[in-house]
Amino acid sequence: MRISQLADATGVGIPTLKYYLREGLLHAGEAESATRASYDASHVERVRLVRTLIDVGRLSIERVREVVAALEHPPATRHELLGTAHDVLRAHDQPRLGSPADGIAPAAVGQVAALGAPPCADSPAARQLGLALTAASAAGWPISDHTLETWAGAMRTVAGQDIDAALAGTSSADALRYAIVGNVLTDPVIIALRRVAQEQLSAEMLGGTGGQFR
Amino acid sequence: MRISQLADATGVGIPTLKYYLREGLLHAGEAESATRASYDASHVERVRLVRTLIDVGRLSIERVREVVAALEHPPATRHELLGTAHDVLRAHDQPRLGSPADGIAPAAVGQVAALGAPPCADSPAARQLGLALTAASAAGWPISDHTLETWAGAMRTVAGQDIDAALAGTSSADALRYAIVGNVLTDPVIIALRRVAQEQLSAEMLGGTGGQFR
DNA sequence: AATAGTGGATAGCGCTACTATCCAATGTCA
DNA sequence: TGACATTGGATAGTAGCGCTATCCACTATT
Repeated sequence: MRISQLADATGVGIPTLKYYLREGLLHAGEAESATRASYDASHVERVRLVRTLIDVGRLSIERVREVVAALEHPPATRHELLGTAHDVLRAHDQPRLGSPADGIAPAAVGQVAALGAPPCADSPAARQLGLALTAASAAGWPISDHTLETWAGAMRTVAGQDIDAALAGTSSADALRYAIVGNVLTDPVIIALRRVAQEQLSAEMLGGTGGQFR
Repeated sequence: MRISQLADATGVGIPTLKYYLREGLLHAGEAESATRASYDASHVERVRLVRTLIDVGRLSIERVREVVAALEHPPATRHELLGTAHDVLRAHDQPRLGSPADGIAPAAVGQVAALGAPPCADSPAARQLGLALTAASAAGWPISDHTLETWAGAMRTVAGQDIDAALAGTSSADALRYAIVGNVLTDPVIIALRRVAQEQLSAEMLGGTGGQFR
């Protein structure tokens, strides 16, 4: 498969593919001669992965590079694997709110611990939660323990749906790709479902039989 | 309050404030003379709102302008209000996947309808859900009806937590700001909770008493 | 009178993610 | 054999976004 065919197969232009090659997002094709290389199904799959991460997940090129680096040297244990996936999916660095290393409020640390999660320093997910709680609080939107616990219960239900499949890949690289792509593609679904539920609840309160709004 | 004081109060530089004024994100101060205007608490609040939407919500300047425009002409009914908020919080336009108007797969339309949500064309949230389902499916990650229903139930729980407060603002503008800012600040919390739950479930399966993986 | 701050306008910058152009080497087809 | 297209590789340029810097005339303060 030539680069032009790779371009046709993926819908991505040749200059962009060359860019991805330069940036290390796409592994080189097998060189047949000085001016010829052949690409295969793995390249098609890789390009689709990159486009999904960029288009749907809004990951930067730099983040995507982290993903492919992880895929090429996947962590050995399943636990590290999920940590790697979550690390790559961490929130973007916020320009103004705190420095990257610290920035988690003590109260947020306590809330994270109260959920039974590992300490913020020990897991990407816990750290991300701490940062999100801190950001909300700093913006004048503190989240009560009760609300957080309710949400956490709901999200445990959500997580239960696909955690089996996420870690059941035949190889570490498969499982890692599964965990990353799965979260990237389904996070928007989760958020959209939240909005739909908000609208439904709102409609019930406003339009239900005798239901009056507050 | 002078512009320099506004800058001090918000941590945003004067050139940036001037930029926000130019772009219509920040309303003009009250002109006292040709070279003097005074700003008040409403400006401080507005700047903080803008920074929250940009830093935490990753909204573009254009989107923030939509938010501000909506705040200045808030919709009359509570139902329209939530629609406006959700419209502003819709996913970013994806460069490659489909045109903006259509692009929702028929199967996704059916799944949205099966949840009891309004048709995709009628509500921003339903439309966003349709798009997310379509994108996932196109990327080779179809979401089963069962999974979707489970997730929807969980998200109803989540939505129940703050829908009262979201619509209970004293004015339409307050309620609108509440709905927008609340979602912007808490979406990252929801997603982080999902990750934490994934790690907890994974740890239970891997490390529990006699628990074996898969 | 000197100075510093202001509103207003215009231009430039840094970054990201491409996109375009050029080149020599090679493959392809007449 | 020779014209022509394509390729890999390198380098440079572009578009858009979100600021940032500079300049100016004016005005309030000292």
